[in-house]
Amino acid sequence: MTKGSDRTPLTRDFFDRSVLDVAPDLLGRTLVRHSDEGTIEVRLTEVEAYAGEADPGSHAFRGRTARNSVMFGPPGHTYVYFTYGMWHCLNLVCGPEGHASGVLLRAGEIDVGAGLARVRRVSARNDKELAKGPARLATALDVDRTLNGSDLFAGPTPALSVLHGTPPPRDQVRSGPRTGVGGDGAHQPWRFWIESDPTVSPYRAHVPRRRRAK
DNA sequence: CCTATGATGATCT
DNA sequence: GATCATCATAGGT
Repeated sequence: MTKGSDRTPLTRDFFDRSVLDVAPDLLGRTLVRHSDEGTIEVRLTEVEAYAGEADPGSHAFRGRTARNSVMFGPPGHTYVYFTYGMWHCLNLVCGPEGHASGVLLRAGEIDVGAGLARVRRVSARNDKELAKGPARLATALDVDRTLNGSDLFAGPTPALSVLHGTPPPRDQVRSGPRTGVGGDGAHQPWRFWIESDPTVSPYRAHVPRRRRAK
């Protein structure tokens, strides 16, 4: 093992904890996406925790449905959902099993495979924008619902896996309200990001959309 | 920098 | 029928 370049993957136990512990601990970690097109590695800089059926901001709040069922399953799997008619978002399910919690991966820095990410993210004006936002991150990694429920620890080369990385010092980890979450879950400070990192997405408060006049 | 708005369809009530 | 864990674009400051 080469000193200073530890690529030892996290274990499933890493995810078998409270989502509020796992979420900030994912910052600075490297997510790896293997596909036929190539490999992308993204260093996570911004995440949000969704804390089970008691969390009004969570898709699990109203119980198990076809869409959210993997959140109720074992930790260390993906939860991918489709939203706004166009976009995908990628979450990692945390434990303990049955608690239906997950971490939304909101932003990161592409460290490997930027050329491939640029092809998938044509509208990005610079490399800091390649994965600056949850749907942008999913697009850069070519993540869609076919990857929903993927096991991060399946076999030697899973489609998605998490390597050990270098978590930032605790005083560089910031937290605040979750982006785009309204209602009773709006004020929980369960968004975590690395201070001053240029790949973190801008905060946006939840705004109820007014229907178009008929 | 900022705010406003259309795109687009699955999901849930 | 309303909502939605969003983004790209247009235009103002």
